[in-house]
Amino acid sequence: MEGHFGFQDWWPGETAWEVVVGAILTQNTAWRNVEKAIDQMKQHGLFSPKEILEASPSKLESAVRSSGYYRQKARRLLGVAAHIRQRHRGSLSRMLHQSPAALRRELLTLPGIGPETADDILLYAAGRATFVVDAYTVRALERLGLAQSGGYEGYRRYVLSRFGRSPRRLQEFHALFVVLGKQYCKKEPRCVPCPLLDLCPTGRGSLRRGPIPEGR
DNA sequence: ACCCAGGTGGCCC
DNA sequence: GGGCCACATGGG
Repeated sequence: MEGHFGFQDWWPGETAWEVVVGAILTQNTAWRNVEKAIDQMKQHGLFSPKEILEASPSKLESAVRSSGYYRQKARRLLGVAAHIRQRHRGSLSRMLHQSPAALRRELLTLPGIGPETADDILLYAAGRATFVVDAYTVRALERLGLAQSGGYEGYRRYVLSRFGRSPRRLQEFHALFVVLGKQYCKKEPRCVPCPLLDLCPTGRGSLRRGPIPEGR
């Protein structure tokens, strides 16, 4: 993928906190709408955990409105900020410095943080070895015939067991799946043939949707 | 007027 | 384990 799409050197936020905020706001939402929301938060002084905790909920809601599900997402951000204050004396880095397993478990107890958001934070905010399985990853692995549904954990293990555990590489790998997905692996019916198929180890499959053909 | 976007939680079988 | 629904805005 890197040979085809180039080195992405992609990062979903300027700071660890921005990664956390972005990870929550981008849930089932286009990134451009998330950027607007983050800009609004900053412009209105409603960005840092402290600012979020002190803001009125309705102000925060209007700031994140453009990212969709804005009432839920405002509540989720507030919940994370409150958690950091109570459990980590207000320090995000204290939270992130735990062991990866402990951090992942902890993140998953927070309302609105599921496996993908947790891994996003683990990989890009804490720099820990994990893989972010997003909708593009699932579509690509399935349509290429490389992996078949084992649930989120199944796909995550599939990648981790074959790709190694260098955080830097795993960050890049996820970025490449996003680029691949946006270009070649959208939902029906606007999928186009992908030159990457030539690199597929199974030598079959298609990024188009549908059953995987036998042979080639 | 549709369909889709880097999900999550609740509820059901 | 899987299927279905609500949650909501902005772009094509």
